[in-house]
Parts: sequence; structure tokens; C-alpha cells
Amino acid sequence: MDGAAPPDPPHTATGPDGHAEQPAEEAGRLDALIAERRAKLQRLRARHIEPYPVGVTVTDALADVTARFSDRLEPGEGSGEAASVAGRLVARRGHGKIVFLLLREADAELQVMAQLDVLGAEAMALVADLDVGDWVAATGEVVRSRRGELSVQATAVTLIGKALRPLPDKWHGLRDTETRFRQRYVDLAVNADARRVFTIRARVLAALRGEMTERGYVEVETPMLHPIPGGAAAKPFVTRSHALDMDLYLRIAPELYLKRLVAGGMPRVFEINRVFRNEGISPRHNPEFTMLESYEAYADYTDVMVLVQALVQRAAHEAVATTTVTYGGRAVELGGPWPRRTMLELVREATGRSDLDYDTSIEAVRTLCGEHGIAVEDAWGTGKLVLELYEKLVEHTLWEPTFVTDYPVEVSPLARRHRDDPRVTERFEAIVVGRELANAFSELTDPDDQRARLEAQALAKAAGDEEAMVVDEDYLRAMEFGMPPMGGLGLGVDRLVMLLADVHTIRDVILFPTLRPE
RNA sequence: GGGCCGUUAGCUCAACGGGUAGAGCUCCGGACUUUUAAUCCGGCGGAGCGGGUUCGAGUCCUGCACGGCCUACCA
Repeated sequence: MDGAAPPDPPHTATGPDGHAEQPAEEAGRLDALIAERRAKLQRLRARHIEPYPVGVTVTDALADVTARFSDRLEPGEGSGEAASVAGRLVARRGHGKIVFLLLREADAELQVMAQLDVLGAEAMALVADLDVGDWVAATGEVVRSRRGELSVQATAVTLIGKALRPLPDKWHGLRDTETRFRQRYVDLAVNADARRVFTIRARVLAALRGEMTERGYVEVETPMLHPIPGGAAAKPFVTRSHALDMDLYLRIAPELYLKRLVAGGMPRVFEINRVFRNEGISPRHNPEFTMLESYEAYADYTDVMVLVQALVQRAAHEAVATTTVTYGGRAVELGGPWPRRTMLELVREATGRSDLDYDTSIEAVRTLCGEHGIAVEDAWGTGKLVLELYEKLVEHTLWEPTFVTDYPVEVSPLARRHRDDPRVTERFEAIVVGRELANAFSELTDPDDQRARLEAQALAKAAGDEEAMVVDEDYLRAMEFGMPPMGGLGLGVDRLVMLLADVHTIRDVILFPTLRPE
């Protein structure tokens, strides 16, 4: 019985290929692809070829070669000029004794021809082991192929960085949003649109810095770690200093430090850098985002309006070469002077209550909010209620650039009271495509008024408003030393990039947006 | 934070009233000295994680994870 081996095992029938001995590999497809490339790596090392060499000599940027020969050479013609280029191998077309390699460096692409009778058998064997995704250098004459493609007729092809993982589909690219954000290196490698957006971002930053610098503003760097969070109404991130044995806050705005600098005698300062707000994450909100803030002595908010227009228009010119941009299929004209509208008149128009004013009884304004389905809180004064009406009814309707001016004092604790109306401040927000792009005011420079406003904020905080400000005694001391009048600005750089790049989520303009770990 | 939706091969996408999941690209082997998503022949590869219902679950229920959208807060 125990010796009666079944003569005809029913489950081991093998096909003509007969791989019955192979244990069922549980490793997935990806592991197999990686194993394949590792095998190539081993073959190279066995031939004493280093797949991760130290720096290589590359004399020509791909973009320079393509530009230099863009309108030269007939199909099949050689230039007699040599080039030494490098890039990522993004496509290969093998024909046995000739192999076409497409290299990409940034947005430039150039074909390399690897030909048996030019390179020799040994080098061709190396070319045969190249994979899409590898970093490759090539040297040779710049020629135009018979079909007219500018090419390097390689006399040497060198692997300069082996890729062990496969790149996504060459045609469909990478679409999965999560992978695009988590593995931005892959997104940038295969999606031209990702490169386009971040090129725009770089140009916007350069344009903003250029305009500010030319206008005589000095770029400064103020603390990211604040003992007291201030300068905006937002929940901060808290961190811990072991050396000081105290909590510190990642800044929610650089505002109060920049104003200290103006008090100290720097009449025009600006800073472009990250701020951090511990609030919700959404297609338009990332916990860390980039702000341009600037302060100019002797200026008021009307001067800042001129500055904002100049900044946005210059950024548009330098990033996308026009001030007429398209956002979500709809045109926006960023050029020309932007209209100025007070918040009150916009709310009057939207509600049809031409008699509405900051003196209107609070009950009447609450009722008005109720009529428009706006939930209100008991602690809100008339100013906050009017702001709610504006934000819910008006802001999203302002497509073309608009300066919305004269915000209520109640919601503007750092802005100077309006010279003609103490109930409102000399503050504006620049609204474009229904979204706030910038916030600015004639800064409050009266230390007594400032103290009163901060103390009101402190009361609100004590009452449970997590975003209310706290009293910053050192900032008040700086004010007491005397401040010149000044105009201040905060401009959301990410949103400006979104506008100019025509993208609709902030994660598309931030290289590594905040995500939960995988 | 709340609601809704999603997760199928390395990538991009399918299919089915619950019955052993298909394609293109990639990849591997072969042919090919001018391709352009090269082509031709052949081949490999898969249900986010965990429970449950069921004779049988990728499909139904449920928990978790991650993501997307809306909403709230905000910029």
C-alpha cells in the first residue's frame, strides 16, 4: 500500500513546455520585473562595468543640441560635429543590428542611434541590456536619420544609472493621483504636464522676487519657530524645543516679524516662504503653503493694490507669456486696472438691501443671514455677519480680478481703521476666479489701538475661539518704539501658480503635498 | 471633523444576475541596419488588508487602511 506509488499522478500533467518542477512563485509581476533588471545589473558587474558610476562627462545639454540643429541637416546627413549627452532612456526601438534609444533630459528629447557596425559587438551587447528608465550617456556625431530625426550616431554608450523599477506605461503615463503625489519622481519622469506646472511655479517665484527686488524691497528671513503664534487667525502646529524646554509654534504668518523690521528701519521688506496652518486639508488647502509677504513704509493699501497688480501681471507674463489666461475653460483677464469694490456695497447688491450698513441692528443682519441660509454664532458682531454674507454670497462670484475693500474692524485685528470710517479698516483682498489671492492693508501702527484689538482677540480665544490671536507683548513693545505708516501684503503663491497653470488642486502645484504615510 | 465614492497585472483600462478575471502598453525569448506608441511570432503576470454570508465572493455584508470629491475651518 505504502509502496504503491500512483503510476499516473493526476495533478502533475505538464504541457509541452513542461515547467512542472518550478515551484509556484508567489512573487508578483513587479518582483519579477525587478529581478530581471537585477540580473542585468549582475551581468554588467560580471564584466566589471559599474552601473552607478561617479560623475560622467556630459558636454552638451539635450536641449542645446536640439536647439542648435533644429533647422539644420537633411535626412540622412551628418553634421561632422560631435556631442556628448545624457538623459533618462524613455523609449527604445530595437532592430537587431541597429537600436534607437530616446533620451530625455528635462523636457528635451534626443534620439541616439546605436549601430552594430559603428559601436561593435561588445558595446551592442551592453545596449541590449539597457532598460527604459535607465540613465544613459552617449557620445557621437550629430546626424539626422533617414526619416529626419535628429540623432546622435553613438560611438560610445554608457549606462550611468541603472533603474531597477519599471516606469509606467510610456503612452498612458501615470494617472493615479495618489501615486503621482507620493512618487513625484515618477510623475515628473513620465508626465510632461507635471513638469509644465513646476516650471511655471519656478518662473512665478522668480518673477515675484524680481519685481519685489526691482522695487527696492529687501528679501529677509524671519523665524519659522515662534514662541507665540501670530499674524493670522489660524490653528498652529506645536512643536517642542528640548533646549528651551518649551513649546514652539510653526509660524502661521511672518507678519509680526516683518513689521518689527520696518519699525527697526528697514523701509521695504519681503519674504517668500512657507507658513503652516493646522487646519483642514482640501483641494485648495495644504498644511504648509507658500506666502509672499511684504511691508512698505509710508505706503497705504491703495499703494499695495498697485503692487499686487504689478506682481500678478509680471508673474503671468514670465510664467505663461500672457495676462489673458484660461482657468477651467473660462477666460480671465489679469491685465489692466482691477476694479475696487467695498465689501458693503457688494453685500448690498447681492442681498438687495441697499440700506444695509454697519449700524444696522444686529438682529436685522442675523435675520438677513438666515434668509440666505447662513448659520451664525451668537458671539458674532455685525462686522463678522457682513463678512459671512460676503463670503457666502459674493466671493465665489467674482471671476475677474477684483479688489474687495474696507473689511470690518471686527475681523481685521491687524489693520488700520479706515481714515473716513472707523467701523471698517483700510484692508482689501484681491479676488480672482472667485478665490482670495491676496490680503493686504494699511497696517495698524497705533500701539494702543493694537493692544485693545489683541486683548479683544485674547478674550475670544479664552471663550473658545481656537484661531483667535494672543497678545504678543514684544510686538506691542516694537510698536511703542514707533512705527511709520505702512502698507502690508500677503499673497498666496500656490494659488497664483494654480491660476496661471490652470490646475484645480493645490496638490498639483506643491511638489510633495502633505499626505498620510502609506 | 461629517457625508458620498473609489481601490482589479508594473502602467492605463475592461468584463460578469455571485460560478476559476480580459486587453493594450511594459517585460522575457526569437526575427529584423533608419525607427518614431516600430513591426512580426511566441511567452510570463492580477482582485488593498481582515472578518462574515454562501456549496461557491473581485462581485453581497462588515471592520480597517489609503485616496478622491463634497462639506466645515481656512489661504
